Amino acid sequence: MNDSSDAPARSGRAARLDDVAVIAGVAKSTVSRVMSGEATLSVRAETRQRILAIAAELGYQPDSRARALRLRRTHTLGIVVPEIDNPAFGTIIRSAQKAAVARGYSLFISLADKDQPDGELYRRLVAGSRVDGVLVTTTSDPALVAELRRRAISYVLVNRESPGETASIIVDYVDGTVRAVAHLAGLGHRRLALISGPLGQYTGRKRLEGFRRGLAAAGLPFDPDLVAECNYGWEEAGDALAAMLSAPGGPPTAVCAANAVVASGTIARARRLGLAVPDDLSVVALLDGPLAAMSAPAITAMQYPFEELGRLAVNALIDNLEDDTEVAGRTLPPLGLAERESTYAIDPL
Amino acid sequence: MNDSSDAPARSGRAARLDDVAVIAGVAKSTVSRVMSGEATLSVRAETRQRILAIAAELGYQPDSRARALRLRRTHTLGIVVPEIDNPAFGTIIRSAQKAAVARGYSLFISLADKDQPDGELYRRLVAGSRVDGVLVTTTSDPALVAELRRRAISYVLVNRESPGETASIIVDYVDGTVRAVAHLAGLGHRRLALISGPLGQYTGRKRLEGFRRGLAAAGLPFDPDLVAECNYGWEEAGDALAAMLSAPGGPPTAVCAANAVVASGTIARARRLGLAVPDDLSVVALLDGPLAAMSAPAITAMQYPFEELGRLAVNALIDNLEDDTEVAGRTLPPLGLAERESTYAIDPL
DNA sequence: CTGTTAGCGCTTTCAT
DNA sequence: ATGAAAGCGCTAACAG
Repeated sequence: MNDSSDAPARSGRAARLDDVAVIAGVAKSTVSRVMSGEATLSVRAETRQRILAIAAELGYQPDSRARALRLRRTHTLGIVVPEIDNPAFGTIIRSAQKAAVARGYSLFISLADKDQPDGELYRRLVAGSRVDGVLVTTTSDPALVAELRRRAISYVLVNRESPGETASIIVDYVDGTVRAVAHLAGLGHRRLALISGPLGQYTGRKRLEGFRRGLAAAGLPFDPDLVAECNYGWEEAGDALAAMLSAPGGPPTAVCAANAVVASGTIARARRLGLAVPDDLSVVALLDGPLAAMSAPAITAMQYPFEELGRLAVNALIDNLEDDTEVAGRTLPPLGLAERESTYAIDPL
Repeated sequence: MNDSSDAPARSGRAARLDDVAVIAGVAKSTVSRVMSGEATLSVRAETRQRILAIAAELGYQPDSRARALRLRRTHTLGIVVPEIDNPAFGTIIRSAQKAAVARGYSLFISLADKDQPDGELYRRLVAGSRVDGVLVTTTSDPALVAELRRRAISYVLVNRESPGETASIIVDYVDGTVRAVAHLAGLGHRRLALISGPLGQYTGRKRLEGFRRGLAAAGLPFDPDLVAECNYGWEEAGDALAAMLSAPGGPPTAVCAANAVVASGTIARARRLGLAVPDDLSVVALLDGPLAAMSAPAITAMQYPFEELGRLAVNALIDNLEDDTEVAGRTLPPLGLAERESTYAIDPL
């Protein structure tokens, strides 16, 4: 920030295209052409230099509102996320913003919560043409998708699927879960439990599907008593574990927890109940997070390419916006299992 | 989302003010007046009803770009945050967005990181009049503040202070730290350590100040060997502790850790080194976070009113924007210490 | 190579 | 109580 050159000392009003034009002694359109940066196109080098110099001196910045109005494009993408604390969403947002900025777009992030439900937020974003397109990460509500389509807003579903919808870029939760189950089965566990998030939600359904398929692949029976929902709470996870310990078919020797928080809650409760982890109970988190590595014992967890997810979604959306390319669905395979300390081979005795 | 009434089935183009006017058989200005919702002002109730009905049927939404251009106001506030994963920032953003929406504004959130440094992001936000004002949470860089001032952009410093700057709403980190030290001193500890974030940054400086004042208040000496920086890393926190254990003046019996992550890293390393927490070493986190309650032992931590912080900052900013009220600085006291399991009275022997 | 002109969709005097 | 008209700051034909 060099104070000498770029400060329009006599401030008060931001410089406009017109100001630059008048001082440079050219028409607005010429300045516009230069500012748009059509490098080679029809402006004498000398004029260009002069205009650029004056613009810089005035600290001129095109007014994005006027530009948006004229161009019928805001160069802004919207995203609404449910929980900002969730590390997976943090990664997605970060990579999405980075990818957007790299292509000259801004990312308008909105946080959903009880007071600002996602439907309302999408509408705020989309109404009044605030954004050119949206990344949908919170819901697979077909009505919302239908509305976007009706309003002719470009969108891509990020880690969500909707029936009949192809513009969906997701991470393969079922494969990841299958692999986590395989890991446990490989360690000799035969009674596996699943402490899941809400089974009614997309991720919950996917993980349950993976759990069942993993069990089947290992030739293990599925016991409904060993599946519980916990709404991603630390305490609730413990409650779920406690309830399972007295399952008719016997307690589990290993549990697949929805994410690191759920795994942590499960482990804490196990310990309070006198069960050592991993000796008496193995625990794997179906979704890694910073907490997993900071726990004692450190939690073995499945990792996914969320960074890539955000990047691909943004690029697909912008391609669609600019070249009218169809958004092609993609499914990204899991990165793999970070093996840490919370799983243990079952005593062969 | 009622499909029957609000769908302009024959879509293709969003309805404009003009469309409504033509159908209603009135002038654009009349529609504009009605839509602005000047409840009582000079429009016959009957006309108003008719217009409203047509607007609803067409799904008319004023174009925010055109509105912004005409009104010279975007009704959008900007905020750039350093780390989205930091729970304190999560809380601030959430409450700020909520407060903004409540007053008819949107919050444009930007994430700073190595690739998108904060200065650049502020410029993106402010250049081109994308936002009416900004919440500055990342820096106290006087040059940035000077630039905002020069461009006549309203701003408020959130949890940051800058010399000569009064528009600063902060949480009292020094008092909170003083209290944490008092807690430890009250437990009989006499050799206290501080494992801080970067001492060059605002929060680091504040916490060091609080640490020294707390020590002084308890009549305890300050030993520079018992202060370390760790850049908020889990591993680094452990390294810092390890180094302190061989301090010339003897090892500490209690440590004040910058935040929950640092506290967790400290505890993990202590344990690895054969020290029991809290029996051999007490640890308090100077800043609470979800991790603190999920750790074993659960970490005693200082809490601050971040929700209130975000709300107050947004309201002060909007007041300034709308009524040209001076933004008055505020300092919010800490909420208090959440006493959990990581601190222990020192053996009086 | 550069200037002139006509809007983008909205709000707001100023008339009527 | 309502309408006509003038822009907000910019870009994109179209002329020259």
